[in-house]
This record gives sequence, structure tokens and C-alpha cells, in this order.
Amino acid sequence: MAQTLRDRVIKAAVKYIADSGPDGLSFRQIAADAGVSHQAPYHHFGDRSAIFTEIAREGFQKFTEVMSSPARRDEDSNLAVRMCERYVDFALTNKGYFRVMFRSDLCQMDESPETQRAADEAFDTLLFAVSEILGSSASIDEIRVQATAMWSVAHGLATLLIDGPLEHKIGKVSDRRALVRSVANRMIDGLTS
Amino acid sequence: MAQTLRDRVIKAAVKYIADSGPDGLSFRQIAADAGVSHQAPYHHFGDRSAIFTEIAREGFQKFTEVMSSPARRDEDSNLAVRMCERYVDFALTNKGYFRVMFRSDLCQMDESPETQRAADEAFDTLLFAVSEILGSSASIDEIRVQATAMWSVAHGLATLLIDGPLEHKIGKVSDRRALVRSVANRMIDGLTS
DNA sequence: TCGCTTGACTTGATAGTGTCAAGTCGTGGC
DNA sequence: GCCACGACTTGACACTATCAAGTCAAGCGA
Repeated sequence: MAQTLRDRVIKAAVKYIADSGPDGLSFRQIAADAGVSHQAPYHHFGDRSAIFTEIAREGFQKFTEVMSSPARRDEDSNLAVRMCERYVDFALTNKGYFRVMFRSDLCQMDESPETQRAADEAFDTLLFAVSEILGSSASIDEIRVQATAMWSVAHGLATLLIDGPLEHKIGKVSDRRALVRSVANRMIDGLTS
Repeated sequence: MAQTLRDRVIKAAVKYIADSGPDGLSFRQIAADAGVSHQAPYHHFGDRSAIFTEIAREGFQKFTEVMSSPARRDEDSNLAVRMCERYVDFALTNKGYFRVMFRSDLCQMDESPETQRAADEAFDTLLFAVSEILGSSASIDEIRVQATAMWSVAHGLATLLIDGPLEHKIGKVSDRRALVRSVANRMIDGLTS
């Protein structure tokens, strides 16, 4: 297989972040785990924030793929609900990426046009979906507000489920999908009316 | 005034977090700034996470005060919209607290019943508001879903505005209040129908 | 006043961290 | 043969949290 050190480092970092969050991530520890010197990863990434930036780029790429893939049978037929579901699903099954993607303090977009572009593409899929939901008669401003609303709901749900106290407060979320669907539907009632 | 070292340390930490996020926060730096030895703050807080836990506690306390205060003239008359506005306002004017409050990796609630209680109280104000909005006929499950929806929207908006790329994507938010109001109103259309 | 505790610190040391600055070492091209 | 270059290693530095001992003044009972 011959997986390169670069790949192994990223893989280990993503796994660590998924398990314990990005804060305690240690270059040196990853290097030690990979059986290389403490400077080996540094050779591929320049500095600590570079690896986060790269993880974010891959994350946005995966995100775009997930969000823009054709509807499956087991998904909700309503586009807006489907987008919310996928957003939350993505966040929960890709914690290692999601926890980094929206942390502008960790990854410095300004120094990575690739990551910037990946993020833009990801957002475009959202805008596209909203404009499809609202129809061609919708104004730019209308789309803007609705996209923000949908994004906020999905993002809020995702972050509260991942790191927040949602489960603790609301009670054990036995059927997450049902909850997300319910919440999304409330939103959608407002959207289409 | 005779502000105690403990207070000075917390104040400095909150300010630092508001400016640069919680990650780079250094006990030693704060101690140096306060003109005391590197172990002085440690005496008051045990370890690094303890100060975050305390900041979260104060944050939830402030949050509860803000959310449960009587409506002012300049606020929206709709309770749901008002709650969303206050939520986002609180987050943006109290970054130093907000950035810590929902980071379960930073502050360990399990070891601080006080912080746990403060968080519970904060959430109760939200549940109370929702049950008031929905009226007495609403089922527990209905309140649960609506509270989650409202919380998600407000939390998503707040986090996207603070750390996320909302401004970059949506365009400069010249009138944040208007945007929040618009988004919240979309939600509310769904809520009350 | 003496002895004692106790809270608020200080001093010193250790292990772990990111990062700079030099190596080394094998592979490819000329 | 030589040289460049990518992929690493080694060593050092400054900085960090944290442990383990002090010091030192205030308070208090006898």
C-alpha cells in the first residue's frame, strides 16, 4: 500500500480530533506514534496550523460531495429537510473534520486558497439548494436570509449534538434522525409559506 | 477597590479568550501580566481546566440574567424573536464567556455541580419561553422539539457569526439585528402555525 | 507571648510542547 | 563523479502545565 507519511499523519490527526478535539493535538505525539522523528511531520506541514488548514480543505471537499450527491431512497423527499439531515449526519460521522472546518482560529484560510475554494464550493451547494427550494421568483436577499436560516439550524444542531449539552438537556436522543427531521420540518414550514 | 487576584485572573482570561480564543491561553502569561509568580493563579484554580469551568459558570449565570430579563422597548414584541436576538447579542458581546460555555472539552462540568446548575438554569429559561410561546396545550414532546429548533437556530447563528464564515459568505452583515430578526421570523412562522 | 494552623503566595524542578537551525542519507539527473 | 533535492534526523531553544517543596504574614486558642 505504501501510505506516505503525510497521509498517515493526517489520518492520525483526524482520528485524534474526532476522539479528543483539536486542542491537545501534538505533532510530537503523532510523530512518535508513526515511529518517526519529532520533526518529520513538520517537514510536510510547515507549522501546526497548516495541518488544520489541510484537514479543513479535505473536510469541505467531503462535505460538498455528501451534500450534492443525488437523493437516496431512504432520505426525506423534501430537499430542505434532506440538506439538514445530511449536514448533521456529516458532522457526526466526520467529527475529526467538522471540528476543524469552522474554527477560523485554527486553520488560516487566508494562507490557503485551496481551502478557501473548498469552503466556497461547499457553501455554493447550500445556496444552490436554497434557490431551488424557493424557486426562480425569489430575490437575492430572500435567498440570503433563507440560506442563513437553514445553515444556522443545521449548524446549530450539529454543534450542539457534537460538543454541546443537547443530549443532556433534551434527554437521550434515541432517534436522532427523527429529531433532526422534526426540527427541520418546523423550519421548512416557515420557509415555504 | 482591592480586587482579588482570583478576580483579576478571571478578568484577564475572559478578555484574552474574547480576543484570541481559549486555545493559546497561558496561565503563566496571565500571572506575569498580573505581576505575580507563575504558580499564584494555580493556587486559586487547581488546574487549567478549572478556570474554564469557572468562566463557563459565570457565563451561564450572565446568560440566564440576560435571557430572563423583562422586555425592553427597543426589542421585538415577539417572544421567540426576542429570545433569538438576545441569544446572539449575548454571544457577540460576551465572546470571552460564550466561547467557553459550550466547549465540553474545555470545562469539565462533571466536576463542578455549580457550573452544571448554572447551565441547567440557563436552559430552563429557554424551555420556559418555548412553553409560553406554544401555550398550555402543547405536549412535552412538542416543546422539546421546538426548544431544540429555537436553540439550534440561535446557537448556529451565534457560532457562525463569531468564529464562522458567515460574514464572508453571506456578504458583510451591515445590519446584524435585521438579519437575526429575519431568520428568527422565518423560524417563528413555522413555530406558531 | 508562644505555638500552631491556614491561606496566599514564591521558588525550583520536570516533562512535554512548537519551532529554528543544522545535519544525514538515499535517489535521480547530468 | 558530482550535485541537487526531497525526506527525514539530531540537537537546541523558549515556552508551557504541573508537581513538590518552601516562605511568610494573619489569626487564634492557651
